[in-house]
Amino acid sequence: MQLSEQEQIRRNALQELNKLGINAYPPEEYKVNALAADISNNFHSDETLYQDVCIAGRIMSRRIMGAASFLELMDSSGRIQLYFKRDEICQGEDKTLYNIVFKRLLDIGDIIGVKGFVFITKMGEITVHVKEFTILTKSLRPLPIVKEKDGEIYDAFTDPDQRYRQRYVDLIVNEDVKDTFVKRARVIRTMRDFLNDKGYLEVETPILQSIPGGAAAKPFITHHNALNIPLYLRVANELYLKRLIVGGYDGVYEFAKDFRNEGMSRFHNPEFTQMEIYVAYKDYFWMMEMTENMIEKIATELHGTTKVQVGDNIIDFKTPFRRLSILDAIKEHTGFDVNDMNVAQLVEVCKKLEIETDSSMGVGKLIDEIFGEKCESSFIQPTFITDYPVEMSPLCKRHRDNPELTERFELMVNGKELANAYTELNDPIDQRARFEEQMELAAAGDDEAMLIDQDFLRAIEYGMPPTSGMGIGIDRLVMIMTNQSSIQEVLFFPQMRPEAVKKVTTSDDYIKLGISSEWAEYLILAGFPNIEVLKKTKPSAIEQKLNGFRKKNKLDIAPVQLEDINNWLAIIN
RNA sequence: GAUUCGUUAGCUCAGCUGGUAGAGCAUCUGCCUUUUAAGCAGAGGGUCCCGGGUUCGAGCCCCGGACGAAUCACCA
Repeated sequence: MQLSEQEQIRRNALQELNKLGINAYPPEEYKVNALAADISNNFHSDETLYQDVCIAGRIMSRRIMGAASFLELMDSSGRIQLYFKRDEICQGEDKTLYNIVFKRLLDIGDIIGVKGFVFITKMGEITVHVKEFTILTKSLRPLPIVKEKDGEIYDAFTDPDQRYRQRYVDLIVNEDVKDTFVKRARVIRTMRDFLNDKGYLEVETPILQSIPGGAAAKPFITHHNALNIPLYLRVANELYLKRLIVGGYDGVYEFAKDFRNEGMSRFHNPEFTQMEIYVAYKDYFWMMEMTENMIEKIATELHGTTKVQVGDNIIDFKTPFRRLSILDAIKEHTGFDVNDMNVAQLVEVCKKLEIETDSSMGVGKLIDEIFGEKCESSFIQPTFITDYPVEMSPLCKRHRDNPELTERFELMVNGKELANAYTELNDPIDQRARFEEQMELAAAGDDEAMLIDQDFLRAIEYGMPPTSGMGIGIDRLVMIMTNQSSIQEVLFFPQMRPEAVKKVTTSDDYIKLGISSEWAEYLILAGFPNIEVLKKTKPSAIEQKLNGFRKKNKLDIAPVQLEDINNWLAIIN
């Protein structure tokens, strides 16, 4: 492994610590009695507090001024300044602990624990005056150095590739990132509390499914060896939650990781989280109310207000949200009344609106296409779009006033779908017929049409009470609530292409070829970056170049002989 | 999948029409006992993403590839 200069210096420091009898990775518990943020928050009001404090964290910056030093320590709650004074760290004559251990063997990034008392410096900063410190972990890689003054960030660590691949570094160095994920947890906790307060049961259902149902999407496929069958990672959990409603629970919900084998974008990650809920004896009107109440509560909980800044927009989650049927939405945004139109008429409308169509599209797909192309993005404020055509919604009950439509809503926020809900289809005869229509669509070339799940049909043939169900995209909700424009910012570890493994020739590779270890380490530096170059060069030229390098760098090794080089090349060839 | 942009020191980034690779921070060596993007003086650190090509000469030009970003396509 080729180490950078700074990495090598840190490894050397680790060895020095060991020589001094200091374990840089001690096993014992380190008892902490305060957090940085608590000290910063409370000390001003009562300066008698924290006079015997013990905290631990990572060194984020150091300012050494001879026999005194300031450094910044970061723990899970935030940062606080530490003050080290040589003659207090080292009470006796031996100043090793300060001069050597602290000043030379500690680095930015190391994790230490300190004991001391809190005071306020001349510059007015709350600071821990350290009387004793303990090395808890030596860091062997230099962190990116980010500085800040008057709210301005210098040398920010911003490269998305590195930030996502090395999220741990991102979290250390960019404090806003930590906050986003704390907010994500609060969104989920608020939602869970809201649902538990209503008495609904949190459940878990299979992620590995033999029939991927509940949504129109391409699944990931895997294989179970013992059963010798294909299994799919779920694209949704809808059909399992409904089975539980059949089983007699009044309300069930699940925070579910779902998996879709489709394109990636700043709105799509192959694995993502949805919360799905099903409640018996309710319809989609009831569900709209529940959904808007829940989201209003989340916004208030997180921001103290229903108004949330998202990009250039302020989105107001004050209930009630606007409600609009999809046909009215199309009328409003395109001027076309597509109610009762057949396929030919809809294709005509699409042509006028410059929307591409193909022959596999039915009435429902065409209407969805028009809405998606011309309307969806304009719904910035929360809006329930309702009453979608029946053929796009095979699991949804027909509309009570119009059998061509369904009792379905999607919640649009900031021009994107956030939630999707139905009055669930519980008529087993109709459900079977709808699955069969899906099969026809599949035969016509729709590769996302749903498969028939016979066991699900069996379940609802026993009788599923009238039920309303809703699914809400947690990642997109968190994006909105934390004002992030990319899903990668709200997932700790977004999917990335595997990191390219750099094929680098190292001195070890040369040693393996029988080249003496003392020369192997200099070959790369002397202008032979890989074996191919070595092969192409004449033996005498190699000899001259290496011995020239030896002389120039005053190396304390014997000059290389032409005979040695011929031996190397013999092994290579 | 398409188009555009990017990839140079540990980090953030310069690098003109092709002529021996630069800055700030970080690192190292000194000095400095309340500093705070600490300061002052000095030093070291590079397979310019990879592979070909053109050229006397390529970080820069040409071709191919890897990875990332944005936009589009796909995507309930």
